[in-house]
Amino acid sequence: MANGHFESLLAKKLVTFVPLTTQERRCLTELQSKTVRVKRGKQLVKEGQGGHRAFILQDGWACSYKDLPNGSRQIISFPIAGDCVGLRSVLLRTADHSFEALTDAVVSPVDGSQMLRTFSDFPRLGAAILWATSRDEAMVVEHLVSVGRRSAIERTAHFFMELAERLNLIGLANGTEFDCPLNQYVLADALGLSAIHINRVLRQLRERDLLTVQRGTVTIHDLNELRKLAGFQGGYLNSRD
Amino acid sequence: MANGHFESLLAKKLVTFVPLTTQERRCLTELQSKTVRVKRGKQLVKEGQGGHRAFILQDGWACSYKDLPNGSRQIISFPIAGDCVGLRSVLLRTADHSFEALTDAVVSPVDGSQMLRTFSDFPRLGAAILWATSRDEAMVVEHLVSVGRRSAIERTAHFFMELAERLNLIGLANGTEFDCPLNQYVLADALGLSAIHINRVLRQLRERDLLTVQRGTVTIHDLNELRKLAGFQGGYLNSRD
DNA sequence: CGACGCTTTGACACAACTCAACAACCGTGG
DNA sequence: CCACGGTTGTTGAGTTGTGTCAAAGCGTCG
Repeated sequence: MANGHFESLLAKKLVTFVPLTTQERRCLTELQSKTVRVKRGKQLVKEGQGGHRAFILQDGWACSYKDLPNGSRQIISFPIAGDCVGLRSVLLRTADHSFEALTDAVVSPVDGSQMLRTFSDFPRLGAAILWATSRDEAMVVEHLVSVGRRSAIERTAHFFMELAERLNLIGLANGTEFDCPLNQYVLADALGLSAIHINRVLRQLRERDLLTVQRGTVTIHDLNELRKLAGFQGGYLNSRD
Repeated sequence: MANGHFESLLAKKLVTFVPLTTQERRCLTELQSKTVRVKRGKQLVKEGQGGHRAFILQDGWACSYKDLPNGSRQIISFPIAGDCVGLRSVLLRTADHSFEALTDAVVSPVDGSQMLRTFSDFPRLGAAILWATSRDEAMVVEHLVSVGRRSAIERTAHFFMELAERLNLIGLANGTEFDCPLNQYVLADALGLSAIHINRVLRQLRERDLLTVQRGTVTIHDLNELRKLAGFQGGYLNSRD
């Protein structure tokens, strides 16, 4: 495990919403007791299939995406450790998008009934999880805003700001620096740009001394300027302010 | 009411997911018993505010959107009659986007406690409503795909295909023709384009005999070609196929 | 009738894409 | 240890889709 703590990263994230009792924490631990290792590149959910399983991502990076008939794809989100995936595709009969691991990863499969039991036994915990999924939705909305109305450099800046905040929340970033295994092709598919243009944008960010991406490490040099450029309002990420 | 039936449009939509008992239908009717008229242009929810109320849209058109610092905006979705809005902003402390009426409209405010009671008294109805919100999420995801990876004409085609299917589901479209009060500025803000370019795209669609928009009426002339152009897979809209 | 909201068109600018080539880095196996 | 191939990053030149600016056409309503 990348996180050296006893407590799960999901718990760490949820308590930013509402404090949890020891009982609730124990239940949460139990939900994640079964873990499965998956290799980088492994597709866990395929669009259109009725897998109906949800996952809690324990360690590693993943992405959810949709493929298009013309061969391109759009990445919807990058679940990281502590995130739940596919909670809602348990509801819809078929998964509405695919999901795959971007690095070697560890996941906990959760089936619907187990989740429902949790909700009725520990309503407050249920509310916290619901909050987390609402937060995920809010991120998708913000992502849509980026792709629809921000320039390439703005949306790239915005993306890394959000990522930094998410990682900081679970202790996987050191303020302005963090590991990030996303290559330029993946970034391109997420931000609705070509990989080549991502490269140019990253160069601009570097030359303007705002942010550097180097061998899997992102370093933010000027947080304020970056925020200004991105028009970033992180209120949707942590509900405590 | 635009819909001449006794039953609410929300009910009409939900039964495409799961059949409802008379009791459940009655409960649904009760949820929507209080109605408020709002004028076109009225803003019902403002981003960042803690209104904490949800609405069921009974009649008319609306949009949810986010404004950007630079003065532009991105429209997230177009709720129509039978849609619920802001269910999740009841959970998050603050609304993560604004919501306003695009035409004169009728809405039913629903507060959180009332909704929760419904969920516990009629779990199946709760599941149906949850399904509807999942469907809304799936639409946002598809919207993101459009803006990120489809050309202007493809995404416009896709938009009208989806709209037609939604309206047909609640009986507000006549197969390939329906009323649509969205002007080109609004379409532009939704599709991440300029109003002027929307105009050019609509002309192309007209000249290719695919679709006509004329004085608030949309007519689809060639459904198959339009679907092919859009790469439209409507599976996320009605769960019955 | 004039005013207003919305649509349409043209000319031009620019952001982002494509194609093509090359450079750096990485893990692997000899 | 080095040589190798594959993956990822970098750069330039030219193209194109979409944005911007400016102006005119239309319908509707007061």
